[in-house]
Parts: sequence; structure tokens; C-alpha cells
Amino acid sequence: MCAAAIPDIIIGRLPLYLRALSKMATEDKEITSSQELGARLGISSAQIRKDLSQFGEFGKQGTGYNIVFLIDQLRRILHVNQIWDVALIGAGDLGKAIANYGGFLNRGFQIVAVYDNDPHKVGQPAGKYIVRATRNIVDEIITKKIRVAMLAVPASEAQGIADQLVKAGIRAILCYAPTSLKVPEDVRIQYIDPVLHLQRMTYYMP
Amino acid sequence: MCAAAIPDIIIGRLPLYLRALSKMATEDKEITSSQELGARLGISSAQIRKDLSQFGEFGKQGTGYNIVFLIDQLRRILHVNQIWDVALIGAGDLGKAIANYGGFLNRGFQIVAVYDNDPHKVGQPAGKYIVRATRNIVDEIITKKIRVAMLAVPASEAQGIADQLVKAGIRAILCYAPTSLKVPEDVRIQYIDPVLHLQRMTYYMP
DNA sequence: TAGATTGTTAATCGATTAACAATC
DNA sequence: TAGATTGTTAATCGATTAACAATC
Repeated sequence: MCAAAIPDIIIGRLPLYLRALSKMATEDKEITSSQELGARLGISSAQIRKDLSQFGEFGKQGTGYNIVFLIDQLRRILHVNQIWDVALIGAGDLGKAIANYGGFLNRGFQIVAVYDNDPHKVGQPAGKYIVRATRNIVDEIITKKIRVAMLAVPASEAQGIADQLVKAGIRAILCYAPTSLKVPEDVRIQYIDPVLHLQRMTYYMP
Repeated sequence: MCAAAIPDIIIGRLPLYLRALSKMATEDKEITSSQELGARLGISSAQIRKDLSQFGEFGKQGTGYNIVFLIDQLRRILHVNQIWDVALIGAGDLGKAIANYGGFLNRGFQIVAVYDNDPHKVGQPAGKYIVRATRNIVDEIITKKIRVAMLAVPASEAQGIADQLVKAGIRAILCYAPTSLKVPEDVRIQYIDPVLHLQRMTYYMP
């Protein structure tokens, strides 16, 4: 006997709630309501209450939600009440920008190694990291017990690297390459392709 | 009397189809089927046929879809059978990476101006562009008739810039800042926040 | 108490899938 | 013709919303 799995579409909204609540916390707000949170995000208050109620009773009738408490709960639910080590593959312009980005740590992630297969880049700095040779990536990821990876390599190389990541025990891949990858179904994958978003918007523009 | 609007969730898949078909074209394939396309994307063949049938009858029974023809149709539907001028705001690491990215042009977009409000950056190169002062952005976007913008500035500045973009007649904003923005409902907005994707995956990881 | 907001139920709404006639 | 695949219908499935009792 096991509880029904929570729909992934709900899971997808929780990080959004967490982000908005974290911003409220920086504004020194203590309490919020499903209505206020929904207004900020463009989501109905009913949906927010329904989503949160999947995981517990976090609010108080007549009052709303304590922001710090709800942040703690969401971080726990999303498993970002810890810092995940992340491998970054690709030290081109985008890879370097990612390596330099300061917004990962306080949201649960830290890059611990940067890889590239270009001999001109290996050994050179990328942000505060020294670029390592992709050749050794499987062994190194296994040794370091890294389970999350970001892939910022050309589309033509992405599948080959992804195969190695899977072999190395990576369980979650964030792919910046504009291509669809095949990974085992027990490995999570998410994609970022800015052009998909742009094209989705130009459809509506005459 | 007007035809029912096509659901946005369908519009969101069309760029994905276009991307996969374009890849097939580079592989010198001429024909594909809803089944093959679906297998590549992890989408059911029924859904692909249903989605496409919203816009016309693009396939042949017994045969499938001509790839080049279907690419043409999708480009027409998504309005990327033209090149859209894009303004990029933010010339930090990420902005520079975006400015240098070579993958926009053959998918319907070209950056025509890069802005930053840091005096140390204004006048300096970002890729093949010279960074311009954000101070003048409204007039310049109006003059250049730009209607699409990418926003790669810190979250704290994003809303202020977005307000100016709206004033300048921008109709579509791709926001890389990790924050939710308020824009009029006739302005399209899409977000890219890598941490949202990472947190969505760690939920499933013990 | 009066006012406000939650958590939850039931109803509505919309999206996906299965199946198959049409037809290449 | 035989085999294959589309376009479409109807059925299923799942997500969202409206509404309200509970209660702070």
C-alpha cells in the first residue's frame, strides 16, 4: 500500500512558491495569504492552497501562512534544505556564465567541478574553478559522489556526454543544449532552450 | 464569429516539434511519422497528430509527414519565417554569453542592440555589439521598432527595466532574472530560471 | 464576536489517449 | 492489393476552480 504520487505539475510549482516566498522574506514580511502569493505569481489562490495541502496543513485559518515556516517546509519537501554538489560540463561562454553565477548556493546547489574537452580550456580558470578534462569525467563524478549535472555543451555533443553522466551515477541533468536527449527513465532531465520560449511568444504576434 | 483559440499548451509544443524536425532535416531524412517524432520527444503519436491537425492537414495517410514541408508550415504558424529583431538588456556574464550565442539567427531571431546601465560597460564590446546605455532604451527601441526583448539583469532591476520595455512597445519578454514580473496582459512574458528546474528534480531524489 | 482565510469537497473544465474509418 | 499512417471522434483521464464549513 502506498500513497498516490503527487502530480509532477504540482511539484513544478513548488519552486516558484519558494522563490516568491523567499523574496517576501527579504521584504521583512512575516505572514502571507494564498491570495497575496497567487497575485504575485498569476496563480489562483485555490490552486496554491490545494497544492500546499498535498503536503500538510501549513496555514492558519483567518491568518494565512507564516512565511519563514512555509519556506522551511518547501525546502524540506524539495530537498533543498541541503546543498547539492553539481558538475558543470561545458566551459564556453554559457558555461563560464553559469560557473560565475552567484545565485545557486542560497537555493540549494553548488558547482564543484567544471569540465570541457577543449585542450585549450582544460587547466584554465572558469570563474573560481579550474576546467578539468572531460576524458576523466566518469571516474571523477563517481569518486566525488556527484548526482546533479548541468550540461552546457554544443547540441552535437550533448547525448554523448549525457551517456557518460548516466554511467557515472548522475540522477538529474539540466540540459542547456537545444536538443532532446535519451536517458533512462530513472534519471531526471530538464531543458533550457531560450528559442523555444521566444517562438512560443511570436506565435501570438502578428 | 471567430474560431476557438488554440490552447497555449499546444503552442508550447510546436517549437519542440520544429526543433526535432530541423534536426531530422540535417540528417537528410525526407519523411517522418507522428510515431517517430513522438519517440524522439517522449510524446505520444496521437498527441502530435492532434496538435498538428489544429492547423491543417499536413500529412499523408500511409506515408507520414514530409519534413521540409512540415518545417515550413510550423515556421509560418510560429511566425519565425522571418527574422525578429531582439533587444538584449544586461551585459554581465550571462548577457555576454547570450550576445555571443550563434543559435538564434537560424531559428528566427537576431539581437540588434545590447544595453547595460553600468558606465564601465557602456561603450565596451559584448560579442559583436557595443553596449549601449540603458538610459536611452525607450526612445531607441521605439525608433528601431523592436518588439522582442531578452532580460539578463539582476532580479532587483528587472521590474524597472520591464516597465520601460513595455513603454517602448516591446510585446514579448524573455526574462532570465529569477523573479516574477508584472506586465500588461497583452505583453507576453516567459521565464528562464535554472534553479527552478534543479529544484523540480531534487524533489524526486532521496 | 466579527472578519478573514484555510483545507477540502464536488463540479467544472480541459487535455490526453485509444481506436478506427479513411486513404495513400 | 496489402500495409501503413493520418485525421478525427469519443472516452478517459487529470487539473482547475468555485464554494463553504471549519476555525483562527
